[in-house]
Amino acid sequence: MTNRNVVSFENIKVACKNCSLATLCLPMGLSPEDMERLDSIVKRGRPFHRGDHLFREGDNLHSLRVITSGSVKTFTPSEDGGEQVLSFHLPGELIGLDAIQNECHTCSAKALETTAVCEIPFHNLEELSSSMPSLQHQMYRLLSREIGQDSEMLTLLGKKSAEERLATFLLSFSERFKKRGFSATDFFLSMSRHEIGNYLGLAVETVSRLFTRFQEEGLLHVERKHVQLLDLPRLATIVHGNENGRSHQRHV
Amino acid sequence: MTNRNVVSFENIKVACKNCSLATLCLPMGLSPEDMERLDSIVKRGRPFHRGDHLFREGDNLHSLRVITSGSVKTFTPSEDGGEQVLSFHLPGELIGLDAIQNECHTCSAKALETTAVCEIPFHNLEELSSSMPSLQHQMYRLLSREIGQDSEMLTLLGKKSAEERLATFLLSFSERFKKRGFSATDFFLSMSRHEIGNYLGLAVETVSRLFTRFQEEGLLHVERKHVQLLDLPRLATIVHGNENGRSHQRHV
DNA sequence: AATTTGTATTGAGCTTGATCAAGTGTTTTT
DNA sequence: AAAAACACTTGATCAAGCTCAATACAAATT
Repeated sequence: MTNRNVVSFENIKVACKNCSLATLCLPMGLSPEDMERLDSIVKRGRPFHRGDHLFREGDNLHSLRVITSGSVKTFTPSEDGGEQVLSFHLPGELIGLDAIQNECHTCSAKALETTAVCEIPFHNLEELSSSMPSLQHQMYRLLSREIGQDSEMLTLLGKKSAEERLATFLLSFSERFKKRGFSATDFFLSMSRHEIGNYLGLAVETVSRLFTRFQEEGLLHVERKHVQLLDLPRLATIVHGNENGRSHQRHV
Repeated sequence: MTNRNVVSFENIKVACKNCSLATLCLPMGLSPEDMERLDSIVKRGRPFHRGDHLFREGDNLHSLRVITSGSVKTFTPSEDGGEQVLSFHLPGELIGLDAIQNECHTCSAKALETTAVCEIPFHNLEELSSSMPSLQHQMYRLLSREIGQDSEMLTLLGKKSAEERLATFLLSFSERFKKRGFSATDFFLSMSRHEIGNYLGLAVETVSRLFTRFQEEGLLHVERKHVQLLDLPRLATIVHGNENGRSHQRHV
């Protein structure tokens, strides 16, 4: 007996036009027809598990990737086993842009939890974008945005104190979760304290101490990876240098 | 009496195809015909003097700019009069890429000395690139390269010690001067110690002390802005963490 | 349930590089 | 030429945040 009411996974049409992330992602600003053309080159593969590499430094660039669920860190490994975490990525975000220059990845990417991605073969995308000005425009915008974000990070690492760094980090995630329809004040961080510290240019212990201190000061409640932000306004003042009572501000 | 042998400045045809910087700049990889098309949208204006702004944070994006002579710093000013230096630019380098995202500059740019630039109106460039795949490709590459460079800078600020930072800085300039046909070991730095420190996330005093120490150790000779690198190999080992004798290496 | 392994927290002490301060040298202005 | 403004250097002191070490807690394995 065949049951015609059972929803078969094969029948779920995964497509850009149905995707809730479309406004955050490459199709942003594309017409429905253009979106279909983009859709035709996108591949959806098996999900990655925690710790899996999406790609490694040195791999040839094959595809750009958009996270559709889960989260990813990108990082540059160093000879001695260490690494520099470059960024954490949430659904809707495009990764692999660094690899366009030499058709070769300059960083590695690892899934922080079970993660699904759309793959967009770069050569197809490039070809498509040269016959689709709106897609070319969107690519320029996304590449430019990445540059702007990196600049903010340079300021964070060059000028900000440890507490400013962590507050900035937390508010960044708050805003990004909010944009994706999740709570801005109650979320799980998928990365370890070690990875947070690495990303922010701080030792693990410093990150741990700051979480404790922020909690003591009533700014947030934290238990392991679960974070609840209790005082967004005060966190925001910390981000902007805590004008009021900073005895020692870093060199300006 | 008219002297037909006198070279009039009006008769010097400034054009991409004659430009010694073409291989470093946008025309890289373009056919002679495509180069002429690009050339037709490029504007060459009056030179900027030391301290002049090429553009300011918040200005609308009008043109991307390529330095043709002189040098430029880009930086994000902060309310309190401070700034974060984002990069120093030499001839052949393209600036303003951060502004594509929102058609608005996210940083300011100032001439460090007398500086000439080519201006490339972005809307013309974008239009041209959608009918010229090689130009589109070159734009993607340049944007991607910028992202890669920023990542290296994140590692520098996140992980490296003061001496590693300064050595990296010096070798970077060494290589860039070399690529432009100048000496890799004898050059003038157009920025102040303060600007170097700001860029590297260090206090002026630290930069000054490091120059003194590097000189004492025979790595270089420095007098004011004039730098002579005396031991490139040893500087290179410092860049890569000085494997040998580092008592305390920063968290990895 | 017990063991192992990995992750996070907390404390004590130390180091790097910042800050403060004074002085020297250079460039610009008068 | 003198004065003023600015850039750089050098020294003394201090603190933010790192390292080391021990412990606590959680998750995975037996």
